[in-house]
Amino acid sequence: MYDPSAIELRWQTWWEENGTNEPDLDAAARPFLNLMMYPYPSAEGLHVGNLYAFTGADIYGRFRRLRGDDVFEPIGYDAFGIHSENHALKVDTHPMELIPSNIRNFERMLRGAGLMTDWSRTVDTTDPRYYKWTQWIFIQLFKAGLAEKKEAAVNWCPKDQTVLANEQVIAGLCERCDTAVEQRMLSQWFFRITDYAQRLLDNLDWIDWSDTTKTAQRNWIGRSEGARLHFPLSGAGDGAEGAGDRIEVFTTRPDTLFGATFMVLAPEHPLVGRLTADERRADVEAYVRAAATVDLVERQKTDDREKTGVFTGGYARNPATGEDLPVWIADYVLMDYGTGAIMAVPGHDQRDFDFARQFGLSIVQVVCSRAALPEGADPADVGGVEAETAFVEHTADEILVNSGRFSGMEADAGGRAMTEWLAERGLAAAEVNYRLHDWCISRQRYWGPPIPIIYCDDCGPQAVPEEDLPVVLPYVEDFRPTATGVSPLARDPAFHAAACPACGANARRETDVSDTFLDSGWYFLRYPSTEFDDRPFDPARMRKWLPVSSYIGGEEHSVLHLLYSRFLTMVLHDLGHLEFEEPYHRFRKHGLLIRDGAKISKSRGNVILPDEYIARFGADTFRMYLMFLGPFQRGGDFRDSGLAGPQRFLKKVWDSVTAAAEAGRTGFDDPGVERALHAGIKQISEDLEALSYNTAVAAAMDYLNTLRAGGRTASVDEVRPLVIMIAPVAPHIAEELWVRLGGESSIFDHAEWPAWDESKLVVDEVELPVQVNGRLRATIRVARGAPEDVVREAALAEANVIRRLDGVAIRKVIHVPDRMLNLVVS
RNA sequence: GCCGGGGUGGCGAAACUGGUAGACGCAUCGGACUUAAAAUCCGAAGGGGUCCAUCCCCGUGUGGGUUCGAAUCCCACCCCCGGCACCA
Repeated sequence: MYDPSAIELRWQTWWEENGTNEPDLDAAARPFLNLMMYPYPSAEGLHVGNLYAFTGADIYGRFRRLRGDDVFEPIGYDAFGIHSENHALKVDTHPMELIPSNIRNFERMLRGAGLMTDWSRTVDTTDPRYYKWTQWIFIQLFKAGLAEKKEAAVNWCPKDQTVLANEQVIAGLCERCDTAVEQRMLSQWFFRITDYAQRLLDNLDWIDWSDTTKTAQRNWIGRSEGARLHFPLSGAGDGAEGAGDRIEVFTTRPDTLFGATFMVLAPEHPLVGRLTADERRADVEAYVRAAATVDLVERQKTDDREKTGVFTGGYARNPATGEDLPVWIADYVLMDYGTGAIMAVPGHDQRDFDFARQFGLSIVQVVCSRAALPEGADPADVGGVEAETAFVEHTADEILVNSGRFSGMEADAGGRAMTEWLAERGLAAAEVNYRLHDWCISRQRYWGPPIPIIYCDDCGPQAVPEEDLPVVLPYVEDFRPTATGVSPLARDPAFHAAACPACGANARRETDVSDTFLDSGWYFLRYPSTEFDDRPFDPARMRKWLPVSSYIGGEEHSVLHLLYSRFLTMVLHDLGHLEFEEPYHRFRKHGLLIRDGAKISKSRGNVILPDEYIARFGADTFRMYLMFLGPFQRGGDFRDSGLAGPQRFLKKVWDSVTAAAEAGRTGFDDPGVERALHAGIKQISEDLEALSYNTAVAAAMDYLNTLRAGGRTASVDEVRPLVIMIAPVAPHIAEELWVRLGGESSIFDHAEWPAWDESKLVVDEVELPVQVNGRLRATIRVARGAPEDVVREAALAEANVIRRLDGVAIRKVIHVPDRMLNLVVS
């Protein structure tokens, strides 16, 4: 009798005792680092979503191992960060107590799931042995000029007097006290990821990743080509004319320059003060103040928000038309994209159009689709202000109109010509812009690695000397975020005070900690080197095990984690610490699990507790069901009733294999079974490689059905390959049955993945559909590879075909050998 | 609004390069075993029609198109899910 509870724990213990899952990192001949996204060890324990992902990755690792690779499958814990800290606050327990107990709980659950984890090499980001090197990485970037301090806005709750993470701001309100959140400027550390934007984009062309993930990264990086244009100030405001001042704008459509009728600056733009006319100053200042208190999140979430703005009283000159354009400020122009200023072309930009309508500004048409151009009209005379109320959408084939010497040019060429013409006058330059922002890594929080910087009044910010690392996170009793936006670490005077590494004078330690994404940006580099304390990653081990052979994880990390870790790898490569510049040559995202058609969430009460299912059905059945319920890379719907299928299947496998072992018959006496075996091997091998686990399981079921048809007892040679092939999905039962078939344990060390023989797949006779006018009318059996005349003759003997051909002529015969025959009649 | 992904039986899903739509499984129904039930085994099954056949019609979100032949390719549209969101 198959009893999972009797075998699973036994095999897990056996693996542990025999070091089955601990490859020799130095001796491995075919190293394969099988990476899964390490979890955040929440207090709730292992989520079924984690297990879904891990199981999918584990199956691939076990498959590779059975095919001869030395698979290293480590795991770790992403245990720093705001999630842990908030939870600690909520349950009023210090994270230094909470996290270790969460990790122990996770480990217990993970062990029960039958993963091929190497438990001798785990990583915990909160371990000083780990974050010593997180700090070391910060210092490398700092020394390379890639870490810099600048002012940036943070979410600020005026009631709680604290900085909030974006996740803590719900619809513009503080999640704890429902107070409207403000923006506040704080000095923060940034990594200059934008310096790497183009390279991060270019490498996407050759790395082997899911397309959806690549697309997400491309969109996130958001490259746009255009030009930077200069608009000289006309001095109508404060007499700046002649001072050489100008407003710089970035535009992707320099061809629409003739249609620019006003300009808009972001409220925070540095030129606002000097442009503002005295009589406008009160209004402008009021607007700037109001804009600063409008929460950014709110600003972005609201649909169709009415445009607001005020006129500064200042003007700038359109370099193409020579006209003076009024300069406005409005919060729809963002300071952190482009130059924080735009030329407004209301005739051809929806936002500018809305703004112009709101404030009665003029609207000029300067591009026109070629098709809409009146016959014989001069493009220089078309368009203009008469189109005052019309917003003209961009189309494919458009030309410039009403644009002086550029009229009649194709829009694209016009843009280039216009940029060139302006460039000659020092008024423009082609430019590429990215939506990507520099990476803010400062957190005014407690639960993270302290940023290893010391501030000296004389020497400025100094890196903590590498020999002094780690800067240990001290135990601080009151770890709540502070009233001032200063990190809780500032409360610890012993921590805060430090000597300047350069001059020895009294100095202050940085009290902010770093972003969790910095921890997770390099964890995979640490796995092969966990025993070394004098280096973050051992060069020989790196050469052998990295880049990561296969990375499987959730789509929710498509941009941040995957982009940051690519960036760090590139930087470490450029600084000579790594020999490769892309960390994951192959990445596949897994889908999302839902339950009974609904998203899984605590509030819905449809959470799946993996522990309970494993206790009830066994890990093998649970794993198999998770993989069978839908395509792994797309996710699927978890229904309790579905577990019955894999459960029955494994029982049947057990019965068939034990019966075969008892009977002891060898060889193949049924060509049908042998053919089914080879077909199964082919299908399962190809499906596992493609992570198409649901169809692989189906193919295994199919083969077992053939094997058992008519109640026959299978031979040992017929069942052995099946045991090996289900091993990646159901490792415990496979180990057990492998022994019963006389194999030496572990199956993962001693079994060889079966090979299929194409010649065994061919059949002598094929079933061939016969169509008349493309509709199925009969099915005939013919010899494989039968020529057209033979097939045709057989088809014409079918009663149903004869009936269809009565009184009509065959006009055409389409014959695809071994696939189909189609008779086209008139 | 933009960018992805998807829409196929009662349900989860398969379907190679356009070539017998619905593999595999769940639930269901019928039968066997059983005092009975569970479990197990065998069998049926997309919908409809009918002269009950080895037949016919309809059928992969909707409408059109290409083709001897379309779930698959093209055009237009509808709906669902996820992400981003005033990015100039």
